[in-house]
Parts: sequence; C-alpha cells; structure tokens
Amino acid sequence: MNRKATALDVAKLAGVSRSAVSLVLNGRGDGNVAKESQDRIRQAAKELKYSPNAIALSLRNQRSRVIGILSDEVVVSPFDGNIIGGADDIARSRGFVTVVMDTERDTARDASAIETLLDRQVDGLMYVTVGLKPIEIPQGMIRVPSVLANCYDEQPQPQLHHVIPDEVTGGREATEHLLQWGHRDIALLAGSEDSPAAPLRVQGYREAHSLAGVPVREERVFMAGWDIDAGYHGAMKLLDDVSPADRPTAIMCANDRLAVGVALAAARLGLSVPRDLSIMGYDDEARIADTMVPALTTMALPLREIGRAAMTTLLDTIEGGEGTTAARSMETMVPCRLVVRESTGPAPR
Amino acid sequence: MNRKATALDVAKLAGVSRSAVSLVLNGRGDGNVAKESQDRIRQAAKELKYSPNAIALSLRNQRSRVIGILSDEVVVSPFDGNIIGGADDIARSRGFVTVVMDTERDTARDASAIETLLDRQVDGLMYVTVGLKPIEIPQGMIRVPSVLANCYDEQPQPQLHHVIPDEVTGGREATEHLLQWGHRDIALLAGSEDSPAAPLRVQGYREAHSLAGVPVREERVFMAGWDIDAGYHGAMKLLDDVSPADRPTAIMCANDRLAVGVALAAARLGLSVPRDLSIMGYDDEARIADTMVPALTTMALPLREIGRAAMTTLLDTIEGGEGTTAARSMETMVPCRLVVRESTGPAPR
DNA sequence: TTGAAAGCGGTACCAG
DNA sequence: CTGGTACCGCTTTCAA
Repeated sequence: MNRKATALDVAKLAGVSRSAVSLVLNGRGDGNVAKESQDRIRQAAKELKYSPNAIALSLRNQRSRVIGILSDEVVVSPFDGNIIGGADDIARSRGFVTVVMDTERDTARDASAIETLLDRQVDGLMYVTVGLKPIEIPQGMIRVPSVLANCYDEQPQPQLHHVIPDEVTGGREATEHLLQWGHRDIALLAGSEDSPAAPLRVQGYREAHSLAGVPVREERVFMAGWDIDAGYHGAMKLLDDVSPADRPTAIMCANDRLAVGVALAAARLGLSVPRDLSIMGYDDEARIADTMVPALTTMALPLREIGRAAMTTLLDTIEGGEGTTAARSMETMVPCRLVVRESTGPAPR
Repeated sequence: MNRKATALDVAKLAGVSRSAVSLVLNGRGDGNVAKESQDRIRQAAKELKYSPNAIALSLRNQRSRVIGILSDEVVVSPFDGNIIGGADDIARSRGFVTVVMDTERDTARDASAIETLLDRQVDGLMYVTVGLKPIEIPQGMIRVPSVLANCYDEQPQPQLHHVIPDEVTGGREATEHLLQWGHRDIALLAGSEDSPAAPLRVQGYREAHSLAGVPVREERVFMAGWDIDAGYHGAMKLLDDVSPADRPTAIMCANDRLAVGVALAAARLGLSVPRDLSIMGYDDEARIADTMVPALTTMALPLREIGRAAMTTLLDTIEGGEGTTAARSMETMVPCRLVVRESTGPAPR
C-alpha cells in the first residue's frame, strides 16, 4: 500500500518546483514554464501515475466538484434508481461526481447525512425520493445550492427548485388511450391517499372523461393500495360474479403491480386480455410491465429525465451566476410517456 | 450562504488557542486544558454550531472514515439495494460513512470511479453487484482494504475477501420443502446460464433429490430466463394440454418473477394454487413475493446480511491489525432463508 | 496549562 | 521563466 505520488514527487523527478508542476498540469504552463520543463513534468507525472489529491484540492479551492445525492429510499427500495442514473449522467458530463447517501426512509437521518455531506464540501445537494411526495426541507440544504427531484417543498413560500412528473397529464393521456379504443366504462384502481400522485392521476382520469363527454361512474374509482394483492382483490370486486354487461371493459391501474394483480384475477376468471378486458398500468416498471403476458400498456414515469433535469438546473445555478436563482421558476414538470403494448385493445362488443 | 464556523472562530470566541479547541473537542482536554477553558470552548462550539471540516481532517489524518461502495447497477436497477443498506448499517454503527457510486453496468467506468474514490482518501472499498457474479478486480482496489459483496474474483489466487449467498444449500432446502409436502415430480425453471447462481441452484435441487432417493427427470429442468414471460411460457410447456397424471405437481422457480409467470399460466389453465400445483419462488423480492395471490413461498436471499458481513470484515481489517489479513479465509457464505407462505402445499392426490 | 509552529497536498501570488 | 511562500482547516508536538 505505497502511497500515491504527490506533486512534490513529480517536481523532484522532473527537477523543477511544485509550482511549475501545478501550472503545467493545469494547462497554464505556456508563457510561464519553459517548453522543455513542461515536457519533463508531463513525462514525470505519467511515470509516477500522478493524479492530484482531491482532498487537498477541495481544501484549497473551497469546492469539491462533488454533488451529494440524498435519497429517502431509492437505493434500498425495490424501485429502480433511474432518477439517480439520469442525474449522474449529467453530473459526469459536466465534470462533477455524485455520491449517494440513502437514509432508508428515516428522516431523522436526513440532517446528519446532510451535515456529513456539507462537511465534505459538496458543491450542491439533491434530494430524491422514490415516489412523488412532499418533504420538509432539512435545514442544511439551504446553505448550499440544492434541488429536489420527485419531491417538493410544501411551504407556502418554497425555497428550492423541484422537478416532478406531470401526473395529471399522465392520468389524462392514459385514460384517453382507453377512451380511443372505445371503452366507455373504465374502472380506476387509484393507489392510496398516502401518495400525492394518486389524486393527481385521478384528476387526469376525470379530465379525460369530461373532455370526451363521458360521465364518470363514481363507484368505479377507488383507492386500492399499490400492490399485487390490492389489484387482485380490486379486480375481483369489479369482475367476479358480474354479468358481462355490468363489467367495466377496461381497468386502469395507478401502477404496474396493481395491473399484475388485475391480470391474475382476470386469468382466474377466464377473462382474456385484452379481448374481454383491457388493462392499463402506470410507471412502466422495468422487468414487470415489459415482461408481463400480455405485455402491459402503461404510462411511463420519466425518471431518467427527472434526474437529468434536476441535475441540470442544479449545476446551472452552481456554475452560472448565483444571482439569477430567484428569477427562474421553482418548478419543472416533466411529461410522462405512453407506452402501448398488448394489454389494451378495442372495447368488447 | 455564510461559511461554516472553523476551529479558529471557536477559539476566538472562547478566548483560547486553536490547539486548545482541538484537544477539548476530541476528548483529550482533561489534564491539558483548564476545566474552565474547557467549558468556555464547549459553550462556544455549541453557539457557533461548530463541526470540524471533514476535508481538512482527512488531509491531516490521511484517513477519512469514508467507505466507498462501488455498485454495478444496484442503485439503478429495479432490484432492492439491501446489501448496501446492510453495509451502511454496520458502517454507521462504527462511525464510518458510506458513499455509493453506480456505474450502471459499464465496467469501463469502474477504474475511474475507484480513482475518484481513492483520490478522496476513502479508507476502504466495497464492490457490490445485483446478482451473484464473477468480476475482474479493478486495479485500484488492491491499493486499499477492499471487499466483494455478492461477487467474487475468478482468479486462481483471489486477492480479496468476498461474501456471497449459499446458493447450493438454498436450492437444496427449497427443493426439500417441496419434497416434504410429498411432491415427487418437481419441475425446475432454472434461470439462465449467464448467471452463476442458476447452476448452483440446480445443483441444490439435484442434491435434495438424491438425498431423498427421488430420481431427477431431466426433461423437467430447463433454463428459462429470469422474467415473467419466461415463467409463463415455461409453465405452459409443462402444463398446457397435458393430462393431470403427466403434470409436475410443483414448479420450483429460480426467482420470484418466474413464479409470477407460472402463477399467471396456472390461472389461465384453471389450475388452483396450491391445490393443483405448488409454486416455489426464489429471492423473496420485496413487494412481489409477499403480495402475490396466493403469497409466494420462496427462498429469501440474505442481502442485508451479506452487506453487513462484508462491511464487518472490511472494517475489521481497516481498524484491526492489517497483518492478519492473509490469515483469514477469503470467503464467507451466508445461508438463504426459507419463507413459507401460501403458494406451496401438499401434493395432489 | 497554554500557545506557537509544522505539516497534510495543493494552488497562486510575488519576488528574483 | 522560476522557486519561495502563504494559505485552506485541522491535529500534534514542543517550548514557554
């Protein structure tokens, strides 16, 4: 475990001073250091595999080119981390690195995680959550440029820019897809109240109906939870022992797991999808929606784009003038994307 | 964005020198600093919310109390990150913090990520993968204490300790559970060759059979992939249009998604689970196995434990004597855990 | 019991 | 064009 080469080692090997090494390796050699020395320095650096100590750099420059990403449970939960992936894409392309800390849903850990990150001189902070949700901004976040991804500040006077999916439009377009297939009786398994995404998707569902002049039957929309069993039991309630005329011809689900449950129920009841029943998912969960049989038509959450957009605005405020911050809008909405597969089709009859 | 208080600020406020501040705040005040000064210092520190600059500390001490976690795709994939969660538990409890970098399956990024981490003086490195897999150790990892979680070095002379699940025993015990229910014709959907876990689970399946004196019917085990559709089509091959007498009475799957596909196929064929067919999963994927209808009996992967064990051995070598490294075994196997739910039951007839 | 000074690895300014 | 030096924030040794 021999220690890494330092600038001094390079200087000695090249027979120059540390300052010269610094200048040359930072591209400010021309006009300051003799061409010949420059070559020797570069040569020596290569030989010793020299790369500057980032710690020393941070201390000196008071900035680290590190962005701290704080996650509520993105890492540890069984949901994909494409928000972080997208954020990282952008960060790397702009010469920053990201480090992730996951608090496993324990908000008591937020403050200390942020303190840790701040103590390490991160240049910016991003808070990212698995599902859309309001959060209380941890104190430390306002001391450094910060951004929220998939979550937002509930305060009347929000302090931080946030990037979230456009759930209302998502819900509307999903419903419109079904409407276009001729469905007029579309049930909605709407997730549960604990998530702000649920009512927004319901709102979209209503908007689509009213735009199309189709009345919403209130008994067809209900909060069902988010998991397979909820979808299963919800579908059973809707379909089991009901005459074909009284059945909804399509079930729209607030996520893909619910849709899996619905498909399972339909199968047990001998209903063919999409011939007898169309099923619509939401989220486009990797390895679920695309591999179901039949593959699930769904409304894809733009996770990657959310991460990219959030990181872009963050880096813009870090690198651009800080002064403009107040001028920009505090919210970015990213559209969801309809993915048509095989679980939806024309309304029966 | 007023800068954080430094030790000097505290010293000034308390009317002492920086050194005194340092001593007191590090618990070495007694016998060196007057009781009264100590109180003033602590008071001042609290007042200014002083916490030492971790960057300066790292530079000074040549160690950072940070462990870098390099993930192939744990963060970004739709599989849960409990290995990282478990590792983080241990690290925090021992006064370390972890930072995660995910390379999104791009091994070309390994080296640079490690370089970044090393430049930031991480005290140790952990490489973690989503599924069990052999990896090529990135150069930089041997320059600092390191450990592998859920992956291993293929070299004849492995350099790094690794922690992996005991897949053979897992496969065996899963099969034994089915055997105990009286099943004698157990099909196996075995994942695919590209994962080293698949053949190990198959081996366990064979061992259980031979231990029980039940012959394995070779046409009943086949590589099927890992996703819902693979499970569906595999099950259809096994069950559709076959007389009850020729059907396997149980299907064991190499993961839970396959089991979902099998359940779907069974439902379409009018087969009741577990009355007509028992289904066994593997992995105990959160929000899949536990929420299926019926809930999936499965062999849980000890992800959390793997992370904890890996971090424990890593920190032991960092904090304990470095000399003992060579003496310890290079492999830790963590047992899987059978989770009995409702998808398995007595063999029909 | 206290404070001054050196040094961790860099960068940047300033004489020479 | 070059080398010396101060400084980033902290710990630790050493003299007073």
